Amino acid sequence: MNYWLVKSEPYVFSIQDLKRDKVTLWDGVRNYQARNFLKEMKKGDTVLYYHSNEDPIGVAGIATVYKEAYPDPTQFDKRNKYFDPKATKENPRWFCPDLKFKKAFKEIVTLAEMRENKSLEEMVLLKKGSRLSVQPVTKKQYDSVLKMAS
DNA sequence: GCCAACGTTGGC
DNA sequence: GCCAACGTTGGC
Repeated sequence: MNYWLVKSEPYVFSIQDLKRDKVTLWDGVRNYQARNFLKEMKKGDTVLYYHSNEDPIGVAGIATVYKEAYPDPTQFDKRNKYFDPKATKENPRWFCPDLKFKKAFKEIVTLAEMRENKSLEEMVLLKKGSRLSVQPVTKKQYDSVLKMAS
């Protein structure tokens, strides 16, 4: 079982939205590195759910991989903002897994708190200039975040 | 709202 | 294949 972190702007789709919907397709990722991580996700993997941009910034809860990555339908939809004219059904470019709600933290584990935690030094999220919206997380890092949340 | 960091595009 | 221009991300 592997651990990941996905970013979302809460006014677009928050952990509370995921709680309400229970399962959602993680569509709209248009970065190759992030896409490759999405494709590596296996059913049952654990995903830290990160709220970006909006205060409080940080990990807001946990999701799990419910369905492994399949072609992202938004790439084929001309009216969708994520439409990609270079993608075809025969040769899709973008993929999305389904994520399932697991838990919303009572209090968000903030970015500032995480920066102060020595054991998270190596976390991709905290590396300078990291804008990756889908990232691998080690078990140790996952455990540390969970501990901070409790 | 600002801006640094980064990714992508496209002319050459 | 280089690189300038441009667009986006995301913390502050």
